[in-house]
Amino acid sequence: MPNYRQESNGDELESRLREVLREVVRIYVSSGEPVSSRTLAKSGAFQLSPASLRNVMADLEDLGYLHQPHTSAGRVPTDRGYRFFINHLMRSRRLTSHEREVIDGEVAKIGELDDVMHMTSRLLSKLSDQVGLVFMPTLRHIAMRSIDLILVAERRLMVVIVATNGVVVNRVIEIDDVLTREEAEGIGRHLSAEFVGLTLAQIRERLVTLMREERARFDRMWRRTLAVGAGAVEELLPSEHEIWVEGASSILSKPEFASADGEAMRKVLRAFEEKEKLVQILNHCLGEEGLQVVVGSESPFTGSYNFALVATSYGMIQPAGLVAVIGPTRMEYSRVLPLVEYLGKALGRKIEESSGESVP
Amino acid sequence: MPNYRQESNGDELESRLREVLREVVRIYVSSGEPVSSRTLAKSGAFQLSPASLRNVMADLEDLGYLHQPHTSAGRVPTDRGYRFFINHLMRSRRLTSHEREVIDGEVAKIGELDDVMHMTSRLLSKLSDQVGLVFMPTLRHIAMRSIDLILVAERRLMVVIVATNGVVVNRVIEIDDVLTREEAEGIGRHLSAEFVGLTLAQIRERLVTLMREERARFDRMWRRTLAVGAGAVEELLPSEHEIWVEGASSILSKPEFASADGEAMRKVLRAFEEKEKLVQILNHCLGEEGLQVVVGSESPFTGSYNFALVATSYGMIQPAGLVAVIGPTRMEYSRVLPLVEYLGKALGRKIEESSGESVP
DNA sequence: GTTTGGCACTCAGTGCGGAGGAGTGCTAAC
DNA sequence: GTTAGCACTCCTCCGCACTGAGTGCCAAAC
Repeated sequence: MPNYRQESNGDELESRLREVLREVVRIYVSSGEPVSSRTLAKSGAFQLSPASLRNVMADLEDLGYLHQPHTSAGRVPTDRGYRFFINHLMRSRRLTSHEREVIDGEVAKIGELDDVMHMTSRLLSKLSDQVGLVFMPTLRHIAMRSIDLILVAERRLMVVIVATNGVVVNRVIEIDDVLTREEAEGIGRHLSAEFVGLTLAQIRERLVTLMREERARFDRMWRRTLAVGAGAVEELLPSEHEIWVEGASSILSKPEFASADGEAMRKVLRAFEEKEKLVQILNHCLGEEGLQVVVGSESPFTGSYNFALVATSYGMIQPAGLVAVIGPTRMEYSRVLPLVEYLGKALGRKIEESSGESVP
Repeated sequence: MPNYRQESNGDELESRLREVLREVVRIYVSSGEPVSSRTLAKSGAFQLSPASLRNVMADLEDLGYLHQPHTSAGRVPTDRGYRFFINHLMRSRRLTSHEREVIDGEVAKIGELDDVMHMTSRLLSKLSDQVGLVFMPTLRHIAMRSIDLILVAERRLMVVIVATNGVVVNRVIEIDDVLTREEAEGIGRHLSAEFVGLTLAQIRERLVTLMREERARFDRMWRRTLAVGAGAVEELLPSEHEIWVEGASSILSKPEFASADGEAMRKVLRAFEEKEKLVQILNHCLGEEGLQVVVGSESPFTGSYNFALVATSYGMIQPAGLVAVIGPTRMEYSRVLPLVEYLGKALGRKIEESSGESVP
């Protein structure tokens, strides 16, 4: 079951209020303009006059679910209103078969990890018309399935690591020794034999132990192996979380930005370009299981300009990372939530499958 | 010598006009506002009254170097004015030692190709306060220095190729056979022996010839090798040009956008997000040698919103790609040109050196 | 007691006109 | 050739009144 933010059971609002709140959210999300009692009456969802609806809306405002930008304006849901809507009122709309087809088709294409992530964030953005994000945290706590070395230049090795969650990472490191191609391959085999099945953090610990051992003093090959191993670990460990952000400009086409000045727009885009902050927030989400929604002021980032974040983890055996959508709080949750969920599953399956069964 | 766009010699403007044009460009670039005769007189560059300058400016307008947004406004350089300025009037300002230090420091950091490109585009953007671009074209015409295979899963191989220009590319391909690790390595050695020194395009041709040969009919290993080779080539050949774009949002902070509406901003950002068009333009620039400047209407892309592009190729032995800056035509060419040039050289050196001498 | 019509009130948005000001082109004097 | 003066243009800003959407409240109707 999706795990949104907790809130007491959903019975705390009498049915009349609930229906009005739902309708206000529905209309506001699709129009982008404050909802007036008259609009609400005309929507046909109620057999009530504007005047009656005004009373209900006033109640909802008192309870903190709606808000009036100014006296002579309609009403807009507050973060609290969205929260209640998401937790208790929303009816998820299933993805259309067309959407499923597009996703399945794109995901079926094979490609490098990088491309897959990129494509996924693109899909997220395109199908939700919001900002799409894919996040892959550091490898620190994921076990390695295989380790290979490739001689790229005289003192440069490419380390290729396949993790048990199917992620393939490669990185070029520099070494002190001059190696031949055969030596490099030999060292690779040694490393594999010694460290497969451990996480990077464990490998590092083990390296320290091994380096103290007697053996290293006498075996030249062994010493070299440890040196390369240490180099690789130090290079990979602090390796940044990777993050793919796509469609940031789609944010600007939202009506809430129509009146914003250039400075505000720039600020928002900067926030997406500087990915460190995003990483922070996503890292926080990574702890939780299942679908998560963070609305507006519930988080430091989203709070800044009434953004909402919809995220889910992907990866079946161990969560490998997150897929997410960021957009204005006024977003079509009933569409975005299933979309994020589906893409998360698709990406997870893709990664699992691409790693195949265990390697001989 | 930098190779800008050709234009007849620079003597076609009498000295008085030249000086005024230079000063107008200088002032406009730093202020962003149309330059009036009064501002020009106050700048101290001339011993002339506003009235005289008005005459000169009127001449420059007749000649098409300046333009008046409306009757009671000052003057702004036209594309033609910028062109003349860049070709004949500009005095490149040397990079400050601080800038050099920053660049050299960043470039010295080792990292994967991807990171290096990313960092370079970031530097370009940061130091020029414009949009920074790094472009790496397809591998089609670049010779391979080494080829390695790594078994990633039962039916998946990672192909790692080092090109003679120092670029390291890796990609996962799917194969029909089930291979052991040793077999994969063996096939890798075969491929290396056969194809090192050829370009991808040549490899493909050669594969066709080899497949027709008798030998393939009898040698199972050889057949497998060819199959894998063909798979890899087909996967790599159409592989897109890669492009790194950084700092798109900095465009929005330019005064020319202060009055622009959201729609215009969105359009511009979209242009940077959809990279295909950029690739087209950059591919065109790739033919030329040395520093290039394309101003405004001289190109279909830059024409759309008075953009200018400053580009140079990097890579010493063979041009490996381009580094470029895109910004409003009103940009500090005297700073941006040296910056692009320096970063292009730094990146080229970096790539050359990181590929080291030939591998045993 | 819930619903509804009526009514006064608030307030953002719009359109208009006039004042202000920046800048030019032209002409006549130096 | 250079410059001061002057009339003219046209953009920009400001204040103003007007409009219309929307509310809150009250009293009557159901």
